Amino acid sequence: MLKMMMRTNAAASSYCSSSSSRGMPRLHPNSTVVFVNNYFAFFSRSQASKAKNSRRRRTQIDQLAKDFPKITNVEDALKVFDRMLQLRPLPPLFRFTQVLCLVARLKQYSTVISSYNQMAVSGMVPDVYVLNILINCFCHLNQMGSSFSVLGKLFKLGFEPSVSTVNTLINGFLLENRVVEAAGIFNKMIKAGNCQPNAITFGTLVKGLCMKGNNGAAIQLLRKMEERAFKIDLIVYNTIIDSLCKDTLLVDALNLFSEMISRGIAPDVRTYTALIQGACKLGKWKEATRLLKEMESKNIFPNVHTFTVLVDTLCKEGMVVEAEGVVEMMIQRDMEPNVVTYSSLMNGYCLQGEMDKAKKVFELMLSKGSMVNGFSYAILINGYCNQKKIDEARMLFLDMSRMGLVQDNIICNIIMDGFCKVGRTQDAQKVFFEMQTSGQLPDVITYTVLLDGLCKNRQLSKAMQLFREMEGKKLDIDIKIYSILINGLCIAGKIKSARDLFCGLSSKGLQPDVVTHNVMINGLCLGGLTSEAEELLIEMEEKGCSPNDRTYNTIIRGLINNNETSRAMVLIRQMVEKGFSADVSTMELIVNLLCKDEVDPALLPLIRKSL
DNA sequence: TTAGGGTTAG
Repeated sequence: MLKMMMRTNAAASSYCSSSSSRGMPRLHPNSTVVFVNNYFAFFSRSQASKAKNSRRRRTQIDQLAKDFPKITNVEDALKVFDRMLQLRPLPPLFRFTQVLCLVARLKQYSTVISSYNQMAVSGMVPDVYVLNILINCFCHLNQMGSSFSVLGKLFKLGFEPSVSTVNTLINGFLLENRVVEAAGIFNKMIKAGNCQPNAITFGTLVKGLCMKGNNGAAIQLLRKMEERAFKIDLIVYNTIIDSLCKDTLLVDALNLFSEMISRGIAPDVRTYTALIQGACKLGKWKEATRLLKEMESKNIFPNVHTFTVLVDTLCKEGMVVEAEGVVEMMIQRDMEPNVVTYSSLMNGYCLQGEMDKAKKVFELMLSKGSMVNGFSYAILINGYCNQKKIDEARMLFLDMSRMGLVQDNIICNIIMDGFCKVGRTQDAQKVFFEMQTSGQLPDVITYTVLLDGLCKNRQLSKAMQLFREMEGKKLDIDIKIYSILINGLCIAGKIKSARDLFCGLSSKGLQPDVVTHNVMINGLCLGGLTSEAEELLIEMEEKGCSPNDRTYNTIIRGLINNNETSRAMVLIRQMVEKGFSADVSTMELIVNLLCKDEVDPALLPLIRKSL
């Protein structure tokens, strides 16, 4: 044994001899005893040193890992990642996986991918966990092609996809609204049999259906899960309850809530937050208060999300003072309002046209460090655009790039709309072209905004050119877009073309809605075709499309402008009977008629009522 | 150490 050890040690010695820095002993040439003694002394020191190094490395990794839960930003995560990458030997793969998870949770998907690439360069071979994380990142970046490339690598490395892999891919397709492909993978999963769906699979599918606004199908899936004796968990219930509440189907949501409780599933703060939002959206403040009290009685306490829902809905109902009260209450409760809370309050001020107060909230957010995000900018820019303060909006729009924030389609659409509202269609078109040159694809709303702007600014030929482009790109041209175009044609005096387009809608499989009728009625009145406008009013009702206050105001104005006062009076009577009233411009025309004594005195009480 | 649920903008 000793000989064996000596042989091994001699081999070790010859290997180590090249490195004087590692404390290799100097051997006495004539003394085997000295050699052996020295060598054993070296051996034990070397082993001790190795053990010490290993311990130090483990301590370093453990120390780094201990800080993982404290990491809340990507910079700190990457610092740890880089330090780990410098250690030799490298820390185990799962430690790197932990960091990748942290970065993925911060939604920094591209960073996860580049970090993985660094790991690969360092020679690390991924396992199924790492590959799943990578697939998930590509899914969230809407790069399903790359997700499938990673899946290919997974197979190539001899792994089998886990249920997490399949769930991630299903979610990826759903994030891209590709429900058919998501269902396809789900069906393959069931057929193949080697990977059975779990609660997360169903949860993912339920979410996908809710995202498509298909609450009915989501509930059907829930029932199928029951039939298969599959345990339905809180997340599935919360997903559907939230979706129902967002669609203001509070009664259905409360029924599902009762069902959930009767099955022994306890609600959490998310369940109550969803229900409170549903109640607030319907203006049922008493119900919202009841729910708040109920949750607190169950020791479920409202959090930042809950209060933010209150702030947002109060603001949208014009109750900004009450929303301010909620924010103050949060601060009193030592609950720090977040970017969404402040942005919602800012939106409230914008909706009231109180831009100075909105800007103050924005500045407060800026003073709190990196609190503003793309949403905050969008809200403020939109506020300025609606007030026709385009220069302030433009400054903020330009500021976004400096802040490193992405000017996404929504922001571009807002600023384009703002430019159009003040007649600066060239600036709107510039944004439209810049979007495309930077590789950002305009969506159907971008086209709609520009089309509307061009139409309202009497640039019909450019509008028509854009419309052809939309057709060429096979965009989903819906009735709203046709209404814009019909309105554009009418404004440009091309009533016959507008009428042809209107009449041809059914052949395109489209049903004119109340807006389409209103713009056509307006066009007919502008063209002096008031009888035809009145016929269209009757026809729309016959076809089940109820006229609204805009319809009546439009046609009454049209009749007065065409000196058809008595017919206008008949429609004023009809409008009042239906519970609608005159708007400012109609009122102005009626007052003019009154001044000229052109109104039958018998109609005066009625007119007063309509005003 | 991986996968599903809540709050803000067009």
